[in-house]
Amino acid sequence: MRTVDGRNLTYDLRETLGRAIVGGAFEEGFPTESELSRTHGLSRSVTREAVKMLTAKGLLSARPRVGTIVEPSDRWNLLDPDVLRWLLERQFSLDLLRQFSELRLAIEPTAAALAAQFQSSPAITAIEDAFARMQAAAAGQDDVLKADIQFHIAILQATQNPFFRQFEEMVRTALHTSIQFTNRFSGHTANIDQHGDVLEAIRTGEGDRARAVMYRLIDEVLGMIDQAQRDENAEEAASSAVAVVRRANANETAAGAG
Amino acid sequence: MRTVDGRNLTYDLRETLGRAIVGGAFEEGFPTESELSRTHGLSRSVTREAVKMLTAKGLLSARPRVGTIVEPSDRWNLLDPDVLRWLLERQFSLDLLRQFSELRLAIEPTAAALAAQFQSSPAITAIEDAFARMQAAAAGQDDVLKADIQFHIAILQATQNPFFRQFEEMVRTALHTSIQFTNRFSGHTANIDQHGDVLEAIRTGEGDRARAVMYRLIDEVLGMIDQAQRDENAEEAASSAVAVVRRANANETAAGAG
DNA sequence: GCAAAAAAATTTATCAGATAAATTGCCGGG
DNA sequence: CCCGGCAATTTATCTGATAAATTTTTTTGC
Repeated sequence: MRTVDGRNLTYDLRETLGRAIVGGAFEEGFPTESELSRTHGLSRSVTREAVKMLTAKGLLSARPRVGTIVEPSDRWNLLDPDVLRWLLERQFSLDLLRQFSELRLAIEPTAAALAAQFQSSPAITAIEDAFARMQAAAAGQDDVLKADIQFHIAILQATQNPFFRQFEEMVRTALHTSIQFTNRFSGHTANIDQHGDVLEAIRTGEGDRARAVMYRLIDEVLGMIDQAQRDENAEEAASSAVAVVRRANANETAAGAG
Repeated sequence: MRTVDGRNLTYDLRETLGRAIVGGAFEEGFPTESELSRTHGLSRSVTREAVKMLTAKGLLSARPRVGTIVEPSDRWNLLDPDVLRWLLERQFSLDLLRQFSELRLAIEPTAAALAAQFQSSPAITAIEDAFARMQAAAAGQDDVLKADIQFHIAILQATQNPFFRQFEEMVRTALHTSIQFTNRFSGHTANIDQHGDVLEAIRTGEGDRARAVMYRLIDEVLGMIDQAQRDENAEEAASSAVAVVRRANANETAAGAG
């Protein structure tokens, strides 16, 4: 079992194929299982099991004589952590980041409001810990991004709702990607005060306030993304000189990643 | 290939095992693949492929010598349509319905607000059509539940955001389950007026109003569920006579399913 | 010539059996 | 008591064959 970067051959192949499918390879047809086995130098069982796993995630479907085909992307399980990861690995996309952030705009403010219902829960302590890390990070004693992520994750956990907890992986990925974007902006600071407000609102059981502050926090990120997209379009349409000015303006209003 | 209720044997086994796992069988250990093959009278390849698909959904994991084990439920991909379906098939649970509805409270108001950004889109027509069906249903000329579902789905579609569209299956399931619950209440009407308000707000591009109305709509469902849960607890604690009165009170404030 | 039926070809689905690899647990030696 | 090696168990992988489903081609009947 000479496996390259994973636990076993099936895992490796699933990973390779998943990335390739999401990346848009195979748009002119997916190979047959015997072709796949041959080109990858693997047995049919490994090939079939990898294909089956991708089928379970909505990426593929197979029928006798017809062969295996890539499903249209609106059938993909985008909320599956693997699919999501493959989607992001292929390239940075402002559009995808925006769609992501729109989802966060739905999930996280509500999560904060739910968390506020459990002020006394030990889960709230985890939010406090994360906030302490953010403060430490602001003083250069901790990692800013990690603390930020931990804060948002802790709130999802504190909802006591398994459906919200499912978004942990997504938010983690979103913030990792987000930082890649917000780093373009000079004025990027993690926005400690607003995070502190969210914590305070949760701690005092003010669900509506927690929701509102979290909403504003993410909405600002969304604003930055929209601005950047307008800039991109402007760069395409007009000559480049104009867009540079606009980008400079955008920098002035830039806020944190989340 | 004498398949029972599906397209093929692997599909059947995946379905059977998925339901069983989520239903809490196998809490004292999952069988080995040779045992599984033997008890179901299937070849090892079929067994292995079914297990691999469930692994892809986070329900199982397998390691040599250790065997195949059921993952703790917080690792399950709850947002996977199959997992979700299995979860609901096992039994009606007020708790699950509430957690569901909390998620809807996050997703759908935001979806309505996003849809309002595309007032001119043809997707808005689909919402109008669904609303027309709801009106027809109110007059006894169409199916109330189906029209209701179509309305909510149409809004998710109109977001132009693939992540929101992923919730179609979930909302569909939630509403089907929801009706099972709201039917207990005598005053159950589909709440046409509020739905009309959402449509109107979307049509005029008033995102905030669309969000607010949709929020209220779902929050009312949530209120009913909470009341029902309090009743259940009361029934447990006290003698049953008291709860009957409370249930009667709850009926008076009962609203639609969504 | 054309339509329906039959046959052929292709691809996945399933079965069977063997070997390899990984992991655990035991047991003996120090 | 701990550590290394040996044995046992279970999944992982390979191979080859047959079955089933579906499409394509060919043949047949009129």
